Amino acid sequence: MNVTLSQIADETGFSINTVSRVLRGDERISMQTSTQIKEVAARLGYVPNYAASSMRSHNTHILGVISADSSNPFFAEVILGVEDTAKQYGYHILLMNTEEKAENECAAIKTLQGRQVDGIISIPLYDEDTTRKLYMELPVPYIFAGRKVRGLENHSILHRDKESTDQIVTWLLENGHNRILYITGPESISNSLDRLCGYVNAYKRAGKEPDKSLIIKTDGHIDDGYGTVNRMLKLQADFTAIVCFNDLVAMGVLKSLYENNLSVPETMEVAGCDNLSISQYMQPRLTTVEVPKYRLGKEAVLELIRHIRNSELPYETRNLDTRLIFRESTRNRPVHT
Amino acid sequence: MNVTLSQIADETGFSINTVSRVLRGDERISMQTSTQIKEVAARLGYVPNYAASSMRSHNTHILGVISADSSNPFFAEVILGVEDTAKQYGYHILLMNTEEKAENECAAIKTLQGRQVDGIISIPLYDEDTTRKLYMELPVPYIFAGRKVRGLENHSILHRDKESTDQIVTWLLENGHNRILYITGPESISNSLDRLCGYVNAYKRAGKEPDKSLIIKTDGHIDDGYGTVNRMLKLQADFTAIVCFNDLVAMGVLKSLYENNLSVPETMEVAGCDNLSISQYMQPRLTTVEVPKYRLGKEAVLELIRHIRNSELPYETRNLDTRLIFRESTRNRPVHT
DNA sequence: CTGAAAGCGCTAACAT
DNA sequence: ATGTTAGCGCTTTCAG
Repeated sequence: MNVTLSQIADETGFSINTVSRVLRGDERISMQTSTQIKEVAARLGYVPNYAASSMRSHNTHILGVISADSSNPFFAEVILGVEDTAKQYGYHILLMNTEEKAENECAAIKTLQGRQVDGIISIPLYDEDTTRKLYMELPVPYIFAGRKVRGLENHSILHRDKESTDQIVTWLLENGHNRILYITGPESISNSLDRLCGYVNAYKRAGKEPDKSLIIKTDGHIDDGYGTVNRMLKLQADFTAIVCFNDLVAMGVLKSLYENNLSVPETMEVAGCDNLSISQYMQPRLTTVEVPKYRLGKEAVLELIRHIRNSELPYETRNLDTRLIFRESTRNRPVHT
Repeated sequence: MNVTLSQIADETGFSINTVSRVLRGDERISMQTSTQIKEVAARLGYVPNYAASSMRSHNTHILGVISADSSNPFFAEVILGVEDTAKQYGYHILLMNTEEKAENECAAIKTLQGRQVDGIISIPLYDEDTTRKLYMELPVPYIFAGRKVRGLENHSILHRDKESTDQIVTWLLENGHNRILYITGPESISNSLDRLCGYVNAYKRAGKEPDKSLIIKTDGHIDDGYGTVNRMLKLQADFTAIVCFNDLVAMGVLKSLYENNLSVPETMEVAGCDNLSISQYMQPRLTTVEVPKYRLGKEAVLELIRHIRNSELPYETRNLDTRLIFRESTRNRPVHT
């Protein structure tokens, strides 16, 4: 069995309470007592029992994390930001993966609630009645990292999905492209909706109408990029540039173009989104949107802790800044004045 | 506040105890009582308080997971296997990242112990006195997934690192290569040691001596592959094939070779290890070693649960099978007879 | 099949 | 600066 406070109390002659105070770092304790107790605790190899502590104090110092898609390195980096920051503030991480399935997300929310987590950081689906209801009834604070839930937008920290896709498409339109293929992500998540919206907006602002046959709906995985381009080329579809939902899709796209002897960027320009670390090693290096992944995780935790400490604090949608990174998969780059 | 057993007891007229039994699925309860209690529990939205339960029952149904390097998608897939399997058996996952630092691993072990986890799955460093001591004194079962700790080898589930690197190097030697560059991983982990050993063994069995100047020690990241090949080419080092510690390194290697106008596999053959999902999208598609990542996570959990249920069970090193996958980054492939 | 009582290890609240 | 008391929500043990 593990060493308990009462054993240390016995050993030192002080009361359990005093021992507890010392080990929690309470100030009003004499130096002598404090050092003695700490010494004995260390000698016996005391490790605090969080379960007992949390039962009494009503906080577990555990943050629940609901992640979406483990096959995308994007989320690994977000979670690293979450974990580092949480640790810094004395919180630990209970992790659940949903693989973008509503039922998994429901189960995760309930489980985390049962575990009495102090707060939840989630990468949620956009418009599911079941999960929305669970979030709304959650007795603890929650933050959505990088995504929105319909009706609960103020709980989100986002990264200007619409604007960045709009920018890259606008850039391509300005560079003479008229027929830009857009490969979407899953319709179930807000990023897909927002980014697609950016694509459409860019066309409209340029006074043009996007061709719906150039908008291809996919799940946003690497093989979707590969398969989509293969198919479109076989159909002899007419397009001169490809904007991808994310970098993974772009990687599949580049592969297909290479195999079909279409040179990038000379005959086809390609852009992704996310700026994964592998993207600068693709051939050619990928032009993409830098999304602050680690920082997103970090800010989500900071915001969450703020709400844990002050339950009155109103929720407010926030946006992190992104920026376009021009590499070799596009021809020109903007002149910075 | 959350709904408690006592509220359900009040509502139904039964004792707390009976309610507890029903909700835990105890058999010896009348159908009628059972259904009634379950109904009320559902109506009130009861969620069990794991902290309270675990305090009394001395098990938390939490598994601690100590992961190593979040920048490598390899681990994401292992952890997915862990999480899925754990969930299936009613366990949840407390995740900690070490980023391959001994002090982080120490802190993680202690923290998980404090959280009273029922067992630990770790991706550890190989030879650290501090962590080894902590593992040895752990009051709960633990399994090392895909790696060894010196002196605690029997706690590991491995994947024949030595043999698979030996195989690929042997294959290259048989195909006329004499000077094969080997780019290692970090010396602090057992995989690097074992795989390097496989490289040396292959040479010896072929009656040759490996040239030490062709063994380059790195941290096993993508930029190490890129930087190493750039450097070796600048030094005009003499080699005709490259075997990489892992697929990430190989990706960097391919990039450097491309930029230096060395065609793969015609003038330089390249092999990786891990078979990440992105590896078949590299240019050219990467020849590599399939390591059963998801399965590794799964088996680690199964083995761990076996030890949780039976603390007498002896530990025994296990090995999962791997196999070579020949793709486009090597010229020939073995004839299967 | 069901209930009463005790207690897991800790902390909050009050006392001195 | 330290001690006493009570109790968090649940499960275990013993009783019936």
